[in-house]
Amino acid sequence: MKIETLCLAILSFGEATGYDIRKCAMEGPFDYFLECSYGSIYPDLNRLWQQGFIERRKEARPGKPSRNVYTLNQAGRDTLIESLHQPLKPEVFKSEFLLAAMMAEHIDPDHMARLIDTKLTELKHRLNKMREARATCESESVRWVLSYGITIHEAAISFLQQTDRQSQF
Amino acid sequence: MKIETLCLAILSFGEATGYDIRKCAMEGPFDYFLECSYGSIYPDLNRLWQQGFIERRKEARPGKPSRNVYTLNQAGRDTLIESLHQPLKPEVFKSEFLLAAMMAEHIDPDHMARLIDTKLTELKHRLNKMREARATCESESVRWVLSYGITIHEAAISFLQQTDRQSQF
DNA sequence: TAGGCCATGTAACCGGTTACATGATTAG
DNA sequence: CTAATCATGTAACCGGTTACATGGCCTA
Repeated sequence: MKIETLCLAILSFGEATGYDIRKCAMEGPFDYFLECSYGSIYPDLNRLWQQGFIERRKEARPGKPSRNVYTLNQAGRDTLIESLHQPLKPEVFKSEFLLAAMMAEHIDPDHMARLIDTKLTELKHRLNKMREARATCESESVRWVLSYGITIHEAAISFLQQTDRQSQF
Repeated sequence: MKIETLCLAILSFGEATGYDIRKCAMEGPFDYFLECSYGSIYPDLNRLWQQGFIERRKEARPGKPSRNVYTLNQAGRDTLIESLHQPLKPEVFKSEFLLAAMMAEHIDPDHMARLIDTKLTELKHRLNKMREARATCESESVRWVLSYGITIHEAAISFLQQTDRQSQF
């Protein structure tokens, strides 16, 4: 996924700074299917601004670091929509956890149990975040995406818990 | 995930060529959480061989292209197990599909319906592959991983089908 | 007063993909 | 006769991360 598209998408929900975008993508309820870092966001925002897809407003806030607030304009909105209509890149899912699990016979059972516990904690944490977000979310499509994530996470959690109870590893 | 580890992991199930490894990772029932390409596999296998983690046997097969068959040795087995005991990299999941879905209000409903259909086909296809693989699989831990994948895919499929029926988009 | 949060940005680096080069066999 | 499969390998490229530089405010 292009970071540019990601920025445009997040900006389509309202103005934001580079810092906001990173936070939204990496710490918000969508962090499980979005990825980015400052090193790509800031240069991309600059490029998008120079090319006229987003507006920039400099906010000097006495006592706090000043910030660049970006807003999507019509050109950006059009590009975003166009890029969403183009063939989507296949989803990417890479899991060292599952790779390790495939080798479970070769590794220490205690370690495997710990891996599963860690994964469970992670999944539950994210599940809670998504449930909270859904409860207060206005947009129907965003709620749908959250429901999708919740469904997947619930399925994964109950599967792992079953394994845990049967201490299959 | 390091391609090196991936190669060692696949070799732990038996000898293989670079070609085999790529096929297993990219077209087998595990393709949904593994990623690699020739451009990384061949150089990595060479490195692993030079460093003494795997054995190489040249097989000249008259009429067919000759091939390098690699086998895991003890050093490789040890490294693999060690790397599985090290803290795992967080799972990576990137989805343009979900990003598009988040924007569903801005895009043409027909298009969204098509995206969901495509995703459904893809998921069902993979689900079948995993079910078949599980039916004939010997290793318990591999069966567990397949069951995990099957569970997730079933959850995703039934969620998407529900959306389809209600034609929510 | 130490650490965390807000906030922006750059340069070096790197892992991995893409595309290309090569070539025989087999299936449709 | 064409396309797909088997099979190996390299070089160029690229998107993105990591690490660094900077600095003030607020909280524990």
